[in-house]
Amino acid sequence: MGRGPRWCHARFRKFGYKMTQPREIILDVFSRAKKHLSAEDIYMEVYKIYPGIGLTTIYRTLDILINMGMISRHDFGDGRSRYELIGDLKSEHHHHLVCLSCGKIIDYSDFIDEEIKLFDKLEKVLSEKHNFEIKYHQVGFYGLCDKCKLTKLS
Amino acid sequence: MGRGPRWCHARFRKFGYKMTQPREIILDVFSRAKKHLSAEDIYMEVYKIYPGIGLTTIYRTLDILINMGMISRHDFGDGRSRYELIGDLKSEHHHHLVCLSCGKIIDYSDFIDEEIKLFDKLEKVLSEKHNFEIKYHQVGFYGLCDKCKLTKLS
DNA sequence: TCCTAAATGATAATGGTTTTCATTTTCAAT
DNA sequence: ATTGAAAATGAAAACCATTATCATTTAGGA
Ligand SMILES: [Mn+2]
Ligand SMILES: [Mn+2]
Ligand SMILES: [Zn+2]
Ligand SMILES: [Zn+2]
Repeated sequence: MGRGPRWCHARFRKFGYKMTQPREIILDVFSRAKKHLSAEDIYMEVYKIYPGIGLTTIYRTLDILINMGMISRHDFGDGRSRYELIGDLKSEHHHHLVCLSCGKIIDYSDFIDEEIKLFDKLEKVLSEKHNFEIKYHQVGFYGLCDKCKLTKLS
Repeated sequence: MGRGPRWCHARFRKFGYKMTQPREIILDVFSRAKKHLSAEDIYMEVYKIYPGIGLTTIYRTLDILINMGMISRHDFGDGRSRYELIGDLKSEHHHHLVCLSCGKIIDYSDFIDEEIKLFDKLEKVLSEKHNFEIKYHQVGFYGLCDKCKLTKLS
């Protein structure tokens, strides 16, 4: 994270986009975020220091950031997409634990060696077998978190 | 698949639901489907032999079937949910290859032994480490299918 | 056959996301 | 610094998958 506005400006230009204040602030919100953000989460954060912001701009910027490979979009089944920085920008690649009851999401990236090796191998085997060019993968384990497990004992 | 109406009737009753004609037809559509179906896909199929059907009933039945553990819901990022029969009803557990360009979806269940073993181990390790009760997992590899790979050479 | 709870479907409402379009901003060329 | 064309913005309306309402029908045990 924290490459600063100078670096971002260059990156946007490289993709043919202009660097604007809304875009810079949105990236800043991402970089200081501790969790997965919805479009509205981002809107509300940006609004605090840039009340002129429009929700439309949030969505358009999210599209751009996805195309530039700077954020990833996830759907955890609650009807709204969530976004987070990827790669060396902030968090490293990780998988998810999703609570079906309260929606809590746990990231884990402390993969066991086998997990890393297997996914490398899988991407290779699958792309050859199905003549598929794999860009990325997503893994989610769904169930009940610690708190919701207790609640179920009613 | 193909347990027939008699078996389904019992299964619905066991969960406290009534067996109705719409529900029987919806299950039949699922059992002969060759791919992942959206709510509207199902609606259109059912409509052919039961024109009185309402889209609302499709959605309500999908909820019930999910609760009964007979179908699974997936989100492949195109804005609508897809559903498919689960388990011994038709298809076995499998993972997905999703084309980011045309939306084509490939199921694969010919897991290599290592993959099966790893996921067993992962579910055990993760559920202990995070005190999480894991119900199921989903794995998706995203990229370009064979045809879309060629199209990209423009 | 009867009765009541459950199920249905037409319709309206919801809510996240996208489109439209008139106005503003960026930034490379001057 | 000024200028101007292209890109970006935001208010508002449109979109569209899904859900809620509610009057009517149906399933299935008594
Ligand atoms: Mn995450
Ligand atoms: Mn599948
Ligand atoms: Zn929970
Ligand atoms: Zn494709």
